Amino acid sequence: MNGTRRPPTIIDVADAAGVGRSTASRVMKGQAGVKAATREKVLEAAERLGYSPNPLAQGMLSGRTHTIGVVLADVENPFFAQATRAITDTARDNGYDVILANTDDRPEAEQAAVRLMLDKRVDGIIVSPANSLQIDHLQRALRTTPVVLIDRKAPALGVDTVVIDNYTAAFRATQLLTNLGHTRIAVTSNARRATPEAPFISSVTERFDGVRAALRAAGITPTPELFWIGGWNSVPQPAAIARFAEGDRPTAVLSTDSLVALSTLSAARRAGLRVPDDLSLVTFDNAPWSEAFSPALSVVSQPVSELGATATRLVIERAKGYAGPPREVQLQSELIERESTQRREKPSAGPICRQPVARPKSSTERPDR
Amino acid sequence: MNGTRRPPTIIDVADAAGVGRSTASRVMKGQAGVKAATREKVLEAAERLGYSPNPLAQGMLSGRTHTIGVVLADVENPFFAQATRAITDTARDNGYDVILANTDDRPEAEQAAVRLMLDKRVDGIIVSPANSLQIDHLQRALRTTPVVLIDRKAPALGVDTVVIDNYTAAFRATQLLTNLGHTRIAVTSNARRATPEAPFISSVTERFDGVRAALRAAGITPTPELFWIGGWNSVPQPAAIARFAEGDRPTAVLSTDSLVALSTLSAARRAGLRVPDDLSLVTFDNAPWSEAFSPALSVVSQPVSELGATATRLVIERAKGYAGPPREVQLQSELIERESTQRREKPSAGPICRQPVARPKSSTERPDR
DNA sequence: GTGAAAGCGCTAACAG
DNA sequence: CTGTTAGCGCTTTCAC
Repeated sequence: MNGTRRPPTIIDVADAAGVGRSTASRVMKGQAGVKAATREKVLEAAERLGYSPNPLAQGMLSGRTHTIGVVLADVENPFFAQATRAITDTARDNGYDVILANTDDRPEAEQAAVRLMLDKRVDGIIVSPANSLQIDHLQRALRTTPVVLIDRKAPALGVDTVVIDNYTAAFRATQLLTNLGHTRIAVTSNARRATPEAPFISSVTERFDGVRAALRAAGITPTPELFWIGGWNSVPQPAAIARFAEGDRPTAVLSTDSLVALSTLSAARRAGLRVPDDLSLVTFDNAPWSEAFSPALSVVSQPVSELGATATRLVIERAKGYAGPPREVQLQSELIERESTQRREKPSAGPICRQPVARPKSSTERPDR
Repeated sequence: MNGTRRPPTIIDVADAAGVGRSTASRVMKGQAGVKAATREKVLEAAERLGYSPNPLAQGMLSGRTHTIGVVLADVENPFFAQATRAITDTARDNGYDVILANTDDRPEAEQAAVRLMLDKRVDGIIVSPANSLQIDHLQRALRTTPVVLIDRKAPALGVDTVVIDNYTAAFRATQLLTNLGHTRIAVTSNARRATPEAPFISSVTERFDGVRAALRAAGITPTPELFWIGGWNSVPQPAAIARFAEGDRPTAVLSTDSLVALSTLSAARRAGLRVPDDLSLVTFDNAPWSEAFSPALSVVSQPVSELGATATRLVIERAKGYAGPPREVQLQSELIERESTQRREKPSAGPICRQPVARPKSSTERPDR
């Protein structure tokens, strides 16, 4: 009811216990050098008054807030949702709170979020940088607060980083496809493109590289037009979808995250293709529905919770003063083969689309940057 | 590099500009009553020094932190993930930060989280209470901070609440099933049970009530054993799964959230049942995969983002001092009929399970409380 | 062992 | 219009 009732301060406690403020403070902080009897009195008074220290005041003195800032692309994406879960839990277990921000991989949003968190004097920041090269804001942040990267690297930054080996994971996933006889293999992603060869997001770039390497290892020449890139959460684009219907259409797809896989699946269905008979699919991220899906999805399963927990542990260590050299933790991913990947049946698969879709002008295929 | 470089204070700015601290403060707060020339000087100095106010100090004075606490069951659940997304975005748009905590619907975790947030002097709390009756901690929180409920009610608390009409939504979803000729209709949920009739979570209780009402409206007597309740994220339990194989097995299921639906689907498949031919399914929450699934899932779609955005707006209004009577905002849900619900084919469906599963002792069916 | 006093960065009186 | 002062709640010297 009464929104103005001021919570008790340490002075209230000291007065109630009949001791000085500093003694009360010492007791509350559990420091030695206080007579047992005095300690009792103070504890009792604190209990009775329902005292709990004001972290703002504490923070002002110490400069430490026991809060860590978390700046991720999108909590709605199951990958980041699970990471967020692990981060908040781990932080809480260590006495830290978490401030959250989404960026949708927009650099300006990321910069703004980081700035706000610095203002709030967070003790550390965990971030999945949207761009491995645009890192001025992180460089600046680093002057006052430890920064830990998750899922993506930024070598020039020289900070703790927690990732999986995206290159190798993509290589193996692609190999799964080539081993099944596929030669026309497409990649779907919603990462924006930095160059024709590489997206802004480092993990995706590495995955692309891994795919190309595996393709070459199988004697296949990677062709740029098979790397389909969409806008945020809107993949694949019309042009890409249309390609499903073409004569030289891919017989297999690798998607860079579970949401993109969903879009790809829808597009495939719309084009009249069945998975895995007409199109094999393997995707990054073992989303909760991957297994329940029919067909059950073959995936690259990342240890997402460990990723989040590790990042949190690292940033807290730094917050507590650890000053060793930057650490890169690389966790193991696992390729899980389920039902969505199948041996390529027909050597010369023609268009089987019920209603052929006209190929759009190439002008609609802007690189989306 | 240098983790100790103290950020500039307003005193630094005042000195640099050659004015008093309060003048500098006035300028920074954009208050009127400062000569334009002076203002310029201060602004220039602040810019040059890279000054930004210390919210901790501000907070200590004003008692306001521009932070709202968000206490939800589980960000990994797509429903809460999307709500979290909407909450953080809306908060940020209004100049507020968000502190996040997960409870897994454990009352102790909820209490601890609320306490921590009060300590941190959040300006408001958004919570999805695990138990509509155990609300002492919220009652207490209310004395110092506005509280807004999302997804679940707690009438005794008398606070702003943002929900959908769960009763009606469940009624209609069930009606969809009865209209298709189903008479054996089960409910799967992972909410823990308070009484045989009602779970602890208010929204789930209302959904159960809605199901019962719809059943009765169709001339069907609701039987308690068709309301299957699991432990957290582990639904349905073995006993429930086994029932899929029985002679009097249900021909339709309603699930109370998208993750439970997934478990149910898996269990059905394991029992050798096809959806929708052998079993119809309708579930709460239009998860991203609902539509891509085969069969595409019939769902009760909640306006999740609006739920989150509205809760955030309400709590911020309260934080700013609005003191009107408690408001209950009820948003519209939508029943989307897709492919997972079908007319009941065989009037007397016997067990079609490939390998019959023995019905477990009833002792294993403990109410899980 | 314990208390008094200073000060973290900021803002709200209150003078000038 | 602008500067000085006091004090938010807490901890940390530094005396006693």
